[in-house]
Amino acid sequence: MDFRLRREEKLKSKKLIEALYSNGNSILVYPFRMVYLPIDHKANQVVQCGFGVSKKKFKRAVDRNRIKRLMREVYRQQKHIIYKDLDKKHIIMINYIDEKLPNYVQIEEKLILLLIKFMEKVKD
RNA sequence: AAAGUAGGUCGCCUUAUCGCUCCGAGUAUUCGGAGAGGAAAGUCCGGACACCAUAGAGAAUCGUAGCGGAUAACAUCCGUCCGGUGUGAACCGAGGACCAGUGCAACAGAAAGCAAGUACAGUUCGGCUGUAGUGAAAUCAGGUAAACUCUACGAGGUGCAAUGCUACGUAUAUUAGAGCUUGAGGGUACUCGCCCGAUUCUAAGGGGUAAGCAGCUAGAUGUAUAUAGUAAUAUAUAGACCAGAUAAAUGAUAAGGACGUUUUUAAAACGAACAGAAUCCGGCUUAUGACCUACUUUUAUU
RNA sequence: CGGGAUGUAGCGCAGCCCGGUAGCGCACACGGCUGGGGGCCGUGGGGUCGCAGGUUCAAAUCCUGUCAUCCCGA
Repeated sequence: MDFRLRREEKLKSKKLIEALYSNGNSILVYPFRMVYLPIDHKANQVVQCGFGVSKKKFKRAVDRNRIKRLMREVYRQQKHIIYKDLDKKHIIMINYIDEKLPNYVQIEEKLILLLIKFMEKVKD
């Protein structure tokens, strides 16, 4: 199984992100909010995914970096949940919307829930 | 022992597994190397660098302010004089000039310049001298310049979202006004000068693209030693290469070892502050954990 | 990353340039006009002037630092 998270799998294009926020659907699994959109992006990967933390909720850059790194780490290990039977290309943005600093276990538990819920929605 | 003052050092380390970014090999997924700070922060000063006339002149505006030195430069640093604060170690100071001119001084007070002069006492009888009272300051051409101002010195403007190139794409749509060599407008306030200037400029209202490369990290670089100097610093020699991301790398898990605290003397448990590079340097300021050294004051003992 | 603005009563603002008394509107409390409500009139309360230093006899005002909020820029 591939546990790597390459540059191609990160959502970076400003244009795609704008399209995502204006047309995408959202799922809320506290403390995360996921926005997703099936779209044919150029990259050679099934999913492009981005991570966000609000500057209003976490003033220090250290805290924002910390949360994004934890989210990225969990996503890297658990992305096979959505990769194994997703046939259409998607772009995803996951935002952290709580106001408290989380630890690794909390993020792992909730992010897995979020990914499972995402698969259920996509299959319908 | 307590309270305090000044200066300095460090900012957990090692290994394994799974990953991230860059560089070099190699070649179609492997190997090797490197990978946050003392403040990376605030953006408060000073430069380098880039473009705008080969970046000029004037005026205005702003900044600095004992004296001497350091420096690429500074509002920084070093030395020193003076003033202030503190019992003291020490610390703080925008510390030039109100005999150039203008302004200001609430309340109180007779009076805080353009005019006045209270009360008492002494008198050489001259509205002369002293005292009292008000006030931060009182008759003296006084106080006040972080009041205007004057003096000396300094500063052209804009900033890596600078600037150069490649790719993609569009609209020279429309409306109103101005102008076309007798010059609208622009070159980041103003005037002059110089330069550019017609498929142009201004306003309204729209359309497209926001992808890549260079700039981008070897430098007023840091380390050690010697010499000059009270010092800041400078010079010489040796050897070192030390992040370059762009929705933005430096992470996760486990084990072990140091450090601190608590319970206890075998060990166990817990904990590690402030905080994350974005063109690069020199400072300042602010946030912040632990330890060390020297000194001061107070109390106690010898 | 760079440039700029604003913090004054519960809310919205003036006063700051040129230093001595902190004020206006709405809201609040009390009283009056009315049979009552609304409305109008009158009176009153409420302020660390974002925070910390400095200059000054005296600071919301001048200077410095700091915190927060907002705006602009390929």
